[in-house]
Amino acid sequence: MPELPEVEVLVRHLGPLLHGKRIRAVAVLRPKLVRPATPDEFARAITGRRFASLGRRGKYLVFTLHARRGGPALAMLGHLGMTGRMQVQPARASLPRHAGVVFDLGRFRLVYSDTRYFGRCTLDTRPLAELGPEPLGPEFTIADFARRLARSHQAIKVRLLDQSLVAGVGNIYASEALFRARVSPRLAACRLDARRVGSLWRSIRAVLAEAIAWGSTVPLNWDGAGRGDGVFYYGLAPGTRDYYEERLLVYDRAGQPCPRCRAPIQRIVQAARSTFFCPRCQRGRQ
DNA sequence: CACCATGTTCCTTG
DNA sequence: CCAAGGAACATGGT
Repeated sequence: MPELPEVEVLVRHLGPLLHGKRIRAVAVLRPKLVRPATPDEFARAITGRRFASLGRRGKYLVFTLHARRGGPALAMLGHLGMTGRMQVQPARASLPRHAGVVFDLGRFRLVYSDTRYFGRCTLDTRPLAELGPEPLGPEFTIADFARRLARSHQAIKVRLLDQSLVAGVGNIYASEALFRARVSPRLAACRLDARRVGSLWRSIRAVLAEAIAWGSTVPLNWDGAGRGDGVFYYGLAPGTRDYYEERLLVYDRAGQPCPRCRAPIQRIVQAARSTFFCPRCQRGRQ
């Protein structure tokens, strides 16, 4: 499900639902998801605690759990991998097919499900230390972005997927940001001039901010039933098809006309991932 | 059967 | 030590 905007919208949705709720029990149906802790250690550490707050860092959900009898508060990380979902549902509803971790909240429960089980739900917060700046925060500056890019000979599209450069940009929004900035995905990072760096910096922020705004207003089903259950890459929430047609400009649009110049959008493979771009609007190293 | 998929991590090679 | 590339992880859709 997730790149930064999808996680952000999910966090805004879940936060109020979880606030103050006590975790009565935890069922780990997929032990792999809570590594490196064992399911037992995981459950023991959080059972009985209440949710204090929910935040986001890059593509990670950061749950803060209240302290237990004078002890320290505890942070729990959620990462949705490619296909992870999180939802709050009535305790008597049927569990989603690939439920991995279930938090019993009394009348409700928080369910983490994931068809491919690439995600994580863990007390190990070390991954946060590896992340680069939040692209929408004040610590993401053009100067620092430029310095980091200047050190790399890797293609700029591949660089953008490195979470230590900027946190939260994934395969979809990397293509979208480069298209918006009119920068070729194949251009070596160190060869972007100052103008392009500035343009890309602004485009990353704009693309992410617009996606958050869109996902916040569009009707989404959070029960995990429909196709629009918090996923808005493909804009499949009911009644939003028209709007969706204009949302992602190049991603998954190989062969379709570029919305700016009508040249066919091209798909290439970089670092084993698809990249979509307009070979005419995004020049340099074709 | 083939190929593709929103992400991260680990291993190998240079 | 670092950079870069590729496979692996597991399941489903087309």
